Amino acid sequence: MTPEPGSRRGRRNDPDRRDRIIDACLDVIAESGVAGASHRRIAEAAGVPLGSMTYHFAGIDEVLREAFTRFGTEISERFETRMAAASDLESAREAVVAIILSDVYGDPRELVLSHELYTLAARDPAYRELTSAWMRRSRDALEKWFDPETAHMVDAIITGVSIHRALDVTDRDPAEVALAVARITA
Amino acid sequence: MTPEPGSRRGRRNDPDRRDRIIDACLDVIAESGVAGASHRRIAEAAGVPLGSMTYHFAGIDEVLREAFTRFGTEISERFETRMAAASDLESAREAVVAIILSDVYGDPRELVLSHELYTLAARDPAYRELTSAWMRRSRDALEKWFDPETAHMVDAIITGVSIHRALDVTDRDPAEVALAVARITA
Amino acid sequence: MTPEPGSRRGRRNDPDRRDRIIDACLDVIAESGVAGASHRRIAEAAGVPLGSMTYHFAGIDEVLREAFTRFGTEISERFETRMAAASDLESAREAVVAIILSDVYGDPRELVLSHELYTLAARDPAYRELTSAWMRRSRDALEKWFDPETAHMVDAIITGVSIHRALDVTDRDPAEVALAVARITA
Amino acid sequence: MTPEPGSRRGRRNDPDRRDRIIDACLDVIAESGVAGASHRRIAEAAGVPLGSMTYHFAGIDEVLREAFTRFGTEISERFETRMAAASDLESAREAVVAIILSDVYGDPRELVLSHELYTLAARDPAYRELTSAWMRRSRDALEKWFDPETAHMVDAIITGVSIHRALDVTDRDPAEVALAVARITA
DNA sequence: AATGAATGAGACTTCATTCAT
DNA sequence: AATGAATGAAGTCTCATTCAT
Repeated sequence: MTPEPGSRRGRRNDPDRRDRIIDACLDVIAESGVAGASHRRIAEAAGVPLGSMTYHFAGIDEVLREAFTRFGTEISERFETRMAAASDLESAREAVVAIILSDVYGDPRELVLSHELYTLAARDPAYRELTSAWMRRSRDALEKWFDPETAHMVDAIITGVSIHRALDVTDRDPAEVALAVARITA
Repeated sequence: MTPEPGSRRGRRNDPDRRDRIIDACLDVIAESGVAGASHRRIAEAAGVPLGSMTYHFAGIDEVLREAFTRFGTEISERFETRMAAASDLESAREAVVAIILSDVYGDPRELVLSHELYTLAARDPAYRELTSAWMRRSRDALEKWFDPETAHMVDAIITGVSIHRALDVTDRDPAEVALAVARITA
Repeated sequence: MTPEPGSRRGRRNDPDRRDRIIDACLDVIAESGVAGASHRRIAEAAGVPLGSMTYHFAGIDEVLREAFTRFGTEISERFETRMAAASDLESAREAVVAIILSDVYGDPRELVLSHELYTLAARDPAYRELTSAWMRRSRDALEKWFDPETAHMVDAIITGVSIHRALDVTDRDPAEVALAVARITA
Repeated sequence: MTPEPGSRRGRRNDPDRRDRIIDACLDVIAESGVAGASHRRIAEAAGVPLGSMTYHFAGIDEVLREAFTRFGTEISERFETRMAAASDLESAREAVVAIILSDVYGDPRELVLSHELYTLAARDPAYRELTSAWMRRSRDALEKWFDPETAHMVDAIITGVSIHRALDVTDRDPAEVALAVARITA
């Protein structure tokens, strides 16, 4: 049923708009960085009028915060799916390797967005809540297969190896990743 | 008679000015991020007039690039000093732990600057040259004590553990760091 | 109640603002040249805030282009009016003389603006479109009284004589203009 | 003889420098317009240090004035050469046609520089001295073959036809030029 | 409810000129 | 005599946000 115009429910005529703005914000950040994520650019990417931005969000900070919240959630969900699909300790180790080689390293968008978030978190405690929650979910997923202490370390090695593979122009042997995971989970 | 620095007459010859601007740039980035590192703010932090910025540097990008080049060099030197001071395998492991606990984690400035650089490198190949060189020097220093493959992994665990300790609000047991280093170098 | 123009409340709706900026731009060019036609100066001449300039126009080039488009149109219209008012060949010749003596030569603003446009057109094909259209309209108006080849020549003599009278400090006999027109239309 | 260093004549160690700056200035204007003719750009084009500019010239205006003085002289000399080479009335007419078709129309550099000068002259009486002198010399050269009044008109038709050919994208029949010259000298 | 017009702040950069050397 | 370091003014443009409609 189409809500009658003028009724209280009439406001819902574009319920996805807020969502689209958040997605567009992530696209813009992936493309041009947090520094390039302006109202104008996000509005254009989302296909909404400029005035929509400050109507739906209190300010640019709110848009950013929600965008990174969504990003963290998406990453965590994929992480959990991968770990949940493991059937034994060995396949859990392989899942970890796959996360490093396929997810972070394989996807420039995720690489860039992760680092933009890390940078915000390094300065701003509010964003540290986001990274903390993200890490918490990763560890929980890992603890299905590893003891808590090891889960911590596995999560750290995922981050460290991913960054080194991404930000070092030297070619690295993929087999090394498996070895690192084997050692840290020994 | 040497004119007092800062006096009107002293202004004309200031051979360290370029250096001071680069240092000031790092201070501003540490304080306000790359996004906040404007000509105006850097000039003010360095105590030089705005026009000096574009006299000494072709553009803001050149300032940033030189600042991060200096930052990478400084970090690498401290890293090398720490590793060179080790006397045997065990003290080398302890040096690695100290790097994680004292250097990156212990110094908010370094934490923030590292992430700002990572973020630039994630997007821009030119900055990847910097991170590559930085990683190359770290590995070289580690290879005095560890085989090349292990050196790679140690470098990765340094990065990963540092980030996790910095960006996770949950308290972590410092002993865990030593354990992670022990495992990865087993 | 209509808010008084210029009042704080009146500012919000000012549908003529774009037009006023274009007119102000022509004034500034006439006064200070294309080189002096800056956002600041045009904004001040139009009585609008600086930020208005880039809100209404994509850049200073767009302001210039629209200003000269308007100028060309205005000149052409006056030209056409003069030629349309002629009643026979002789009065057409007199109209041409009047254009030279009264319009271009008689009006410093038009003289300056014409040359600024010529200079842009000499370098930039986009502005050549403007001068071409302007010449096309002049020729069309002349062809009501002269054959096409002669119309071409009349238009050229208008330009040439006007420039010579304007840029030569030597006094010239106005009768010479009539003679030149007579010869070229012989 | 090499002047002794320190002697009054020692200043002459680069006597062409001033000349080279003036030539470079014309090159820069031809390339980027009067608006683009800055100290820096001219110095670079001339291969002299920036400080040379204000050492040899009181200011940018002096550079411009001297550059256009030289330009006017060069153009006049070529004009005079062409007219002096004519042997009778008919070949004088042909020389005029050649000036239009080959010199102004055929050389984008001259076209651009002429218009830059006209534009300055339209606004500034000081530059009108230059254009006046230029026109005086042209007329003098023409008066070898034409009566003073006709010389005036010929000079005007040269200017007018040249501009129309240069600033109109429509193709024009070269024969028209000869016809215009024939009529105006009838 | 929703939006586009509007604006002041501030971004990077170029410039002519001054001045100590 | 000659020059490169230096600077304040001003250039174009982008931005987050406000507000009348």
